[in-house]
Amino acid sequence: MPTDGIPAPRNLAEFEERLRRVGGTLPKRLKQCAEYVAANPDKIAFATVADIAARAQVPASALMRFCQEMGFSGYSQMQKLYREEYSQKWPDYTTRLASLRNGGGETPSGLLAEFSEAGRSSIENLARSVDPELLRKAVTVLAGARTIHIVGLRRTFPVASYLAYAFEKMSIPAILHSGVGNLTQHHMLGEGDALIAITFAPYTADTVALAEAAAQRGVEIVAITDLPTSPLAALDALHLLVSEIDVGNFRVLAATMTLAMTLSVAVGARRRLL
Amino acid sequence: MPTDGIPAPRNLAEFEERLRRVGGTLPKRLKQCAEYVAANPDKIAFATVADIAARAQVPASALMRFCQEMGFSGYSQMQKLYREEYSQKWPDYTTRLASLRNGGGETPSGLLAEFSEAGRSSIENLARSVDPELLRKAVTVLAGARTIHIVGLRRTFPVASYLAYAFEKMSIPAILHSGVGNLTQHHMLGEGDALIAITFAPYTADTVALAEAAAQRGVEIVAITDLPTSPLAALDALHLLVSEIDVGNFRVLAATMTLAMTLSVAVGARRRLL
DNA sequence: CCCAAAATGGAATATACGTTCTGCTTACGG
DNA sequence: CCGTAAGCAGAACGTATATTCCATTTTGGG
Repeated sequence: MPTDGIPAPRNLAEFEERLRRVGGTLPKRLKQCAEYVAANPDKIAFATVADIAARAQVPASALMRFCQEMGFSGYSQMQKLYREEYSQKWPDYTTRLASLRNGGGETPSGLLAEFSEAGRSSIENLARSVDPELLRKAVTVLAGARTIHIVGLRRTFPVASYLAYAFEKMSIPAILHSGVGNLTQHHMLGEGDALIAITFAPYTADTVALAEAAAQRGVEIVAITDLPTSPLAALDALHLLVSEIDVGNFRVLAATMTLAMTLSVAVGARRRLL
Repeated sequence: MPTDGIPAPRNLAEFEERLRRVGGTLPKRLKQCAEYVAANPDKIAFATVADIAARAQVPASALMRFCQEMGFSGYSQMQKLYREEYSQKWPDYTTRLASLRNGGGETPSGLLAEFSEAGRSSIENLARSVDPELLRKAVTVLAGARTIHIVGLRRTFPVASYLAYAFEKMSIPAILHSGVGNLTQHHMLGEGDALIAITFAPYTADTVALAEAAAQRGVEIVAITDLPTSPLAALDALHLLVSEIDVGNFRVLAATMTLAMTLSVAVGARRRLL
């Protein structure tokens, strides 16, 4: 416990402020600690006490005293601060919503709040995780295609139908493979076409089958999927990964829709330039 | 040590590539590990074995076997890979989004940033603006309906199809009025049914027509729309208002999808209690 | 249907790490 | 120049964590 009544800093900014204020008044070794910590915030998140201490050229115990002097219970608590800052926390909805679901006694507006939060962070995560280069390539492929085929069944069908609508509006030739009437339309896939395949675990067989047929016919494939282990991985498709949250068996589609929208508008813009 | 001669991956990309190749052939528990790891790379950098294992719903030993199967000596070595990757990214992760945004609407990732922002604020706005009491009433109406009819055409069709999928999965009798084949299905609307009508300005005539037919037959209506002045206002429907942002002529459907999801899950929960 | 091989879960073990304690050194005031 | 208090380093400790081992279950082939 801290000998003096100084409380632990709540966030990084508060801590750095404190560092700045008291930094000058510390004894030699502790000042070394302060300087190293201030100069290498990124290292703190990962490294161990011994590691940091060695780099700052102080014994481990000095670093411990430093942490306690700053109001933390110890090194671990200080490190937690840095880790939180580092990975902006994306709360664990899978477990949270599971309990909520079992509890059952939730009000509709409570649910709305939960789903809003889930959708919001899904979208934020999407913006952070999508590889810009991959996205650019996907747009290039689609913009160069003669006809864009779209397949997404069951829970991804809303996304597929959205893409179809968007392309139609921009007068870009696109075909939505909806599976209506159980018609297979493999023969429509031709050289120079591209396919957008959307599928999440458990992967719909028909979607995978269509993608495989497309690959055989030399159709380029852009896959919107959740994991790099999806069956589409076997084909050499461009993989745009979206990690989204399931509630029960329902996928929050907010991020996927956002990605679909981006794709369609970007393709539209690129086509107009050609 | 790795029992087979597979060498440890040198970097994250190489590892993810390996995940993709062998991911499908792994036994159940190990596949669970593979999927969790692939979907939550950010967690790996910080969390402990026990932590990750719990989240992936496997015993710790399974996770260890997974790491070794992938060529690592153990969990620690795998974690090191993720930490290295992350410490490279760190300095600019905060500035990345900003630069994406400033990069402007020309590049695909610039667009993604814009749409993400649009979706995010639409959802936030939704959570604030929807009247809880109205939402509760809508759920009550839908939960009490014999059959739920759903209509949403053109750009709202993705939402309508999403609702249809959700209800079907929960074995709640629902009919999606898709307009396929230009068939009108007004005669299916009967006493004790309810209709979810989704339409935004400019209001699709067929949607409004169906809603009017429904009103005449004593079907209760839940309207998802953008303005209180919509044509559906004339009928005494419950109006759930969603103000969403248009980018170009494309409506970001993130908020509407979120609302749809809330409705379906809430109705499902309520029905189960009845 | 049975047997062998693979997979699995949990307990047991080893290790790494944070934290504390103690004896020694340095700085400072009288 | 001495005495006291603060600073310090390294060893010692206990805990948290990774890793291994083994008994049991499951899977797949003959």
